[in-house]
Amino acid sequence: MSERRKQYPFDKIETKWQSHWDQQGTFKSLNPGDEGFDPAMPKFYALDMFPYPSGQGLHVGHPEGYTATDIISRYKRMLGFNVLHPMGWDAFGLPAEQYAIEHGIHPRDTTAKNIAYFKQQLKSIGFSYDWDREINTTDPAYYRWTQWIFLKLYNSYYDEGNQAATPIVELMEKRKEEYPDENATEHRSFIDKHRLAYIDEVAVNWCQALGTVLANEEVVDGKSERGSHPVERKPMRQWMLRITAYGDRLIEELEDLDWPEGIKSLQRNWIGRSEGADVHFELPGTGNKVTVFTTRPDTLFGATYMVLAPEHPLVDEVAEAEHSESIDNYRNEIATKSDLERTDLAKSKTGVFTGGYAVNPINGEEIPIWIADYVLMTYGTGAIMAVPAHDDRDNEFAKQFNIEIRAVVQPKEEENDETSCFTGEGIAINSPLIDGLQTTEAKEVVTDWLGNNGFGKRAVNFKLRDWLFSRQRYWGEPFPISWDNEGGHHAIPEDALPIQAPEMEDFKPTGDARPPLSKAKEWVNHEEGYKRETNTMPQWAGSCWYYLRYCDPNNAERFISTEAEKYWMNVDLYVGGTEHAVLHLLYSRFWHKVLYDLGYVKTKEPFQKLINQGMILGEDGQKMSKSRGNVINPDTVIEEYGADSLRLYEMFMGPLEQVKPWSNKGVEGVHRFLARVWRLFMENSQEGEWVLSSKIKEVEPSKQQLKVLHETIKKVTHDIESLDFNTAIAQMMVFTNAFTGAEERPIKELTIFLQLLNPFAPHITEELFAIIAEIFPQIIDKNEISKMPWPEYDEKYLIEDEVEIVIQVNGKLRDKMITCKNDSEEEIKFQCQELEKIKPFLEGVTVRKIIVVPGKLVNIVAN
RNA sequence: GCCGACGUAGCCCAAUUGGUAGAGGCAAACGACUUAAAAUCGUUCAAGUGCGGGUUCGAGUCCCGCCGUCGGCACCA
Repeated sequence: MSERRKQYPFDKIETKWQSHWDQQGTFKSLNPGDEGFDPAMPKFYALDMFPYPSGQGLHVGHPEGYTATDIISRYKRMLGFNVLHPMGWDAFGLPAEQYAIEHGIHPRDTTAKNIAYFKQQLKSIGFSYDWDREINTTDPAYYRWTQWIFLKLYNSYYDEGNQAATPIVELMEKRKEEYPDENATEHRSFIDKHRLAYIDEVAVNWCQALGTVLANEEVVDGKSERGSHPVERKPMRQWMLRITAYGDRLIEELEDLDWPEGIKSLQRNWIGRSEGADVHFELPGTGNKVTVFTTRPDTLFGATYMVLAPEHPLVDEVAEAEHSESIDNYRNEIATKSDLERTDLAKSKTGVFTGGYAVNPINGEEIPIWIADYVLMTYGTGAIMAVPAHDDRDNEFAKQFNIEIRAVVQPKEEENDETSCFTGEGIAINSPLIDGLQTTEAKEVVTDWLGNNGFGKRAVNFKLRDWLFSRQRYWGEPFPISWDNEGGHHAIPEDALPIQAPEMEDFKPTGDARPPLSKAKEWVNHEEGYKRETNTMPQWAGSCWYYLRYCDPNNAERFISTEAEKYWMNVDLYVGGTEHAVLHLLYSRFWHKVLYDLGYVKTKEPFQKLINQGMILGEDGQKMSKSRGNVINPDTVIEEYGADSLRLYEMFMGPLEQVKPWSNKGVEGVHRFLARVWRLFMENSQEGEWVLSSKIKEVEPSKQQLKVLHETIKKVTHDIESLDFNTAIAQMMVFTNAFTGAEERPIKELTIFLQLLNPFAPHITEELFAIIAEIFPQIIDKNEISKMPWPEYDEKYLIEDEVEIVIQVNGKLRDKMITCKNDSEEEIKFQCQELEKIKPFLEGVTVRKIIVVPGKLVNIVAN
């Protein structure tokens, strides 16, 4: 197209208005306290998930969600809202560091370069961001507060009584009252075990290639999510965040959020709450006991063996000497296998008998204790009671090793499926205490019995694990922590923040578990007797609270002022990809709740409404990727068709949440539409210049034109509200088609149309509006369309005097008939039976009933 | 295996939530304009809604059972 004449001068228009908005500060939003701030104005907070500024620049997936929030933002402004619509950079992270290592360039420099490129690209699409609120997670002025929030976590514990994070000093005082004689070390160790940010020795996912540990969530099929490098299990001392304390609240408080059900259930699933009971099994002759967790205490009578995780601390105690060799062999075998191999081998169960026995508290029976890797040390108590009659895994294991299978639950209905074991609910049998009871009741009775006799208690478990929060990298937030020579950790005072990483020539991984920062000796040994923590925070840290900082981005005193927080929060609309359905959204909800508990924010949840945009596929229907060669670059689209066409096409492709393939023909289609809009207003003069069309006049619109206009206002308004942008655009095409043929084009009505189109295609509409404003100052007294109020529709123009309705006989379409809006049902019933085409169908049959749907149809039921 | 989304003209998608299957775009065909083409304008074409049952006067829409595509989880006791 570049060689051909452009259908309209979008290239000139777009850059012109982009710099106009920039210079005029058109989209600046005011905070409470700012000059000109109007407290009566309602607020709207439209947020995009901020991008990681990669070296590749934007791909067409980015502007999909961004255009949606931009349309909403522009629309809400025209409705009179004070709109917060910001953008920023999630700029810490592995790719920049990897690139830095490979090319010897400081990640700060590559990051700055990438951000500049992203920003220029975003500006070229005409998004109405308030760039004065731009934030960058790698800016010390920003991560100072990330570190500050970490200190809040460090200095808090979860008070089970109040179900809330509470300052750790309160726990210290309580402890001192209860244990006045406890020595300082013991006191300290108790306190440190209760912090929301704590140190623990855990089996971590160590990735040698990346030189860092990874969170469980960052490991996919035993490989690193980024780069697909092998990951191994390795015990290391790491910072952990106690997200599990919030398990219940993270589930319960999803309830009132306006999120897609799918995402809610994804989160519930991930948190994986299950209710059941802890049951104590005595180890005869030792005085010791093993506790298991079960969700089916009603099947206790059917427990015919017990399984400990191979790593369970009591294995050595229960093991008989004659079995110790096979146990050792088995454990070694497990240890050398990666997670991937362990799950691969899941097809058949493995395990060994320990030689030990445990006493089933409910019937005094001694059952054999096995170890097997299908029991995980990291879930529940790391031990289970096995009920092979009613659990698939136990069933498989028992069959493999010829262990007794004892049925204790009878299906309610005859479900003669003998091939698999029965895991559903039914009636208890072979269980003296609960025979005849149904499952729900039986669970209660057994749990109560266990509690009353000291053999156990009600218990809840989560699949969710605490959040592994350390990374062995350079390009991340340093921890505000230093260590004394006795191995005790100390918070660095708030007024010393931010803690900045030292300038280093060499920030390559050390090749072992020591982080790169450990090489900066001077920085580490910052104070006599103290060494700095050399791990850094994971990339998720910065994105956990960025939505708060946008509200008050330049506050040097506080992470957000109380006024700004109270005014702007919470986020009214949050748009981003499903890939963040669990990680980012769970982590930031967790941090938000901690800040809420500690009184720093007023809302329990950060994101009221969430929408996930669907992925955009390549033209071949495959995921876009360099190797497939099907990547569409937004820059090229803008160059050929303009930003308005890109925006419009992204929205016209289909429903926002749906996955859909790109089509260059489709872009041409919407581009043609914009060109039609242009020619609705403009024509070529004899000199070949674009001038206002001579058909544009101050005339009264026809009744038909008014109807189309008001239909369009109505549909576009409703569709924007419900985020159905594709159908809103279709309606605007209808409008354009209806007005294209008109010899006289009423200026007032066409201007209203421009306002409707403005949030979608801001450049062309600003330009046309400005041209009209100049020629018809008596009609338009503003010079920016962005400043115009949103049009309203009037139902009276939508009502038709005459409507064609459908006549059916027994549900089959037989004729059509014109009715007046005043016709009564009786009249219509009578009239339709008189129709020539209908009569033959009514001959020789009895009319049983006539259904009239006003303005729609009549159905004559006859036989 | 479990959870979720989706399945409507050749393609992308609509359908007032139970009321004429078609709004819009792409593609195709024809016509007008043109020396011709492109662009533009106009006209036309097409599926009975993945499959099988059911409820109803009436089902793309509700219910039951399958099939297919995509995404997520996957020894969580």
